[in-house]
Amino acid sequence: MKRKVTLKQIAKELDISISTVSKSLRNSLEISEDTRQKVQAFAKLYNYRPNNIALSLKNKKTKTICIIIPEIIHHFFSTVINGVEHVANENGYNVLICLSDESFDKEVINMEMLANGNIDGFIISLSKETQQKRDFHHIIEVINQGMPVVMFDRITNDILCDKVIIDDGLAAFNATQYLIDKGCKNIGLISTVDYVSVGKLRTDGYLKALANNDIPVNENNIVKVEDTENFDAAVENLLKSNTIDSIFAVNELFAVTAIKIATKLGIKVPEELSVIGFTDGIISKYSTPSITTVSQNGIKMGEKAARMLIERLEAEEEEEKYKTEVIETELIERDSTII
Amino acid sequence: MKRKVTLKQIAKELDISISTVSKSLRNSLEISEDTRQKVQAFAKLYNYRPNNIALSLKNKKTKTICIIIPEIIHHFFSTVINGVEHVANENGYNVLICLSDESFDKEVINMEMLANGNIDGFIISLSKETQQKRDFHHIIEVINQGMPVVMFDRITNDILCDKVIIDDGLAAFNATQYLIDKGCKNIGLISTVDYVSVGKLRTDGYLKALANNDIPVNENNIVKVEDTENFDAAVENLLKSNTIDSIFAVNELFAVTAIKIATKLGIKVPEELSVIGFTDGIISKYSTPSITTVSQNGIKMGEKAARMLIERLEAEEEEEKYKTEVIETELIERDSTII
DNA sequence: TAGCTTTCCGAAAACGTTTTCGTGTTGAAA
DNA sequence: TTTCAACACGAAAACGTTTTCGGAAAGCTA
Repeated sequence: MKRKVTLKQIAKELDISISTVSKSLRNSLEISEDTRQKVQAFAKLYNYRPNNIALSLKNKKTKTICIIIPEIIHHFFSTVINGVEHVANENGYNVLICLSDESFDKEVINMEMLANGNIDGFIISLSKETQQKRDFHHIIEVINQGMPVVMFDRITNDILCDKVIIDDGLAAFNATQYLIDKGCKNIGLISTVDYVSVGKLRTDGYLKALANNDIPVNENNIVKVEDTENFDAAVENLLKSNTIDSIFAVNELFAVTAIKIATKLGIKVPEELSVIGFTDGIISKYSTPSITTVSQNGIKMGEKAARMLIERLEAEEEEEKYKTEVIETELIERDSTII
Repeated sequence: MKRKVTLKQIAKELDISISTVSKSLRNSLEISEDTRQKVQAFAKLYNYRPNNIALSLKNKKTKTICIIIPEIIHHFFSTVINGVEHVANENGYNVLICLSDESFDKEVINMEMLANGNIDGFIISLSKETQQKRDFHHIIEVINQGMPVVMFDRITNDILCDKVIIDDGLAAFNATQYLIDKGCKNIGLISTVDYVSVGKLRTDGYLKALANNDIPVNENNIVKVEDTENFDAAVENLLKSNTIDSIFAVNELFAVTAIKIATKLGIKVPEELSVIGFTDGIISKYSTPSITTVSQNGIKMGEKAARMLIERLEAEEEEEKYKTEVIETELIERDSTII
């Protein structure tokens, strides 16, 4: 087993100085053709690779960015990762992926760990718990230390930084309006509790669409999911107790569950119940029936976020203005809504 | 904005030496109570955190491990990640996640990038392309440099290292036998091309079960999926041209697709067609009907892999014997098979 | 007071790079 | 022969730590 070889070892072996070795490998003109070739041949033979850690320490940058996401199970986040990786790799950056598991503590630990020199910047979507506690000290601290942060999707207005979002309200409005246009009169909503920022915004969009069409809000048509415990029961209750003709769900897990329970109850989708979800993930695509849904275009979001972060990293002077980019959404029509 | 503070700055500010600062912060007995308190107070005020990069360079270890997976869309890999993170965090290790996107090049780039000092060890499941090319030089090189590698799930026998697998052959055998026990006589198989190691093994298990029950192999009942292009057509063909009463699919995507196409063709699942998948992911759980499947217990695999890696990292003398751990599987009965 | 042990602190090396600056050698011009 | 530029290379600093070792001052014993 040949261990990693260093400049020092090469220098000793060839009986020249470390500087000469370094310069030879970087093709400096200071070094004679002769020496250069000798060093390069030797380095190649021993498969020399510069130590990234040493480089990072010296350059004070790591060419690495980190994306923190709450959950990998939401396909949307996977697509964002793909977008980030794409742009990052194009620009010579490495991408680390961290999972917060929707936990505030894990989010804090991950950030503090990596903020001390391991990476150059963060791209983050807040965990549920963080949004609930509204405790953002870890993020603010990182920003104050001069490390750029880009937030996406689940953001907060309490922090000043670059952001990439979709217009959740508008998208929900459009989805609801779509149902109304199809003739639905009694539209159910399955949403998250209000502290999840996107859940709240999507709920607002739903309400606005109803108001716009002079449809009175029926509180019994609305389910806000706190935990997964009695989730099924709540949805079953919603389907049983009301004569709703359609459902707007704020994510695909809710949508597919609604369909499953409806099917169990003998309610035909889409004939008797139209369902629209949010996020174009694999579940929506492979469910039977496949689910009409709002596509968030995670790839674009990821690409945009990465681009904003890298721009800030490579900017000469510090740009003080923070930007918020809005990515447009799209309604993908499938088989869970009547035609 | 207060930038990161270093030992040097603290030393200068308090007019003492760097060593004294360092020792004070580490509660060395060499330093007087007085000085220690003063330094610690100052450090706290300025929120001093040691620079990880410097520490890594000094200690020649990073307390970070990397898991490379081919795809995040397979829920199985997400569960493995969870297992790895669990054990790693327990032992004070950080986890980086890298995606190879089933690409040989991305796998090589990721490994070479991180192998130069960024991490202490790898946990990896091979990409499709790597398995096809049978080119493992990047992994062998890393191992030769003294960096431990643990392979899981998609492994190769061409490399000597620790491995964590399931008994793919046995699991497939059992799944097939299950169908036979239920009275199925004409069992279809949807598998990957043979170069994907687990696809081959699972196919072998299927064949062995047939042989064991004196059921002749019908080549027309077997579909080997090369790409997703004409995947649907091939499955549709399988369902149309034959009178198969059941299907064993080597992953959940294949299983759910089979169900979708069957439903489209008016074939009732499970009444007219039983389907068993592989991997207990969200698709299997949320599909309608939910899918009977072989559970691989990704969590356990991840935990085991992490434990093996960390053990090797922290071993005093180099253990020369490599181990291969086999994780037991389990058949989860759901609604896609007849009772 | 001489010699010894504590107590407390600083200098310096080490990790692996890159880069600036200095220096010795060579060859040519005068 | 002297002078000077060009060439080829090395020493050292810097990045931020930790740790070993040495040393000064103070307190103690005899």
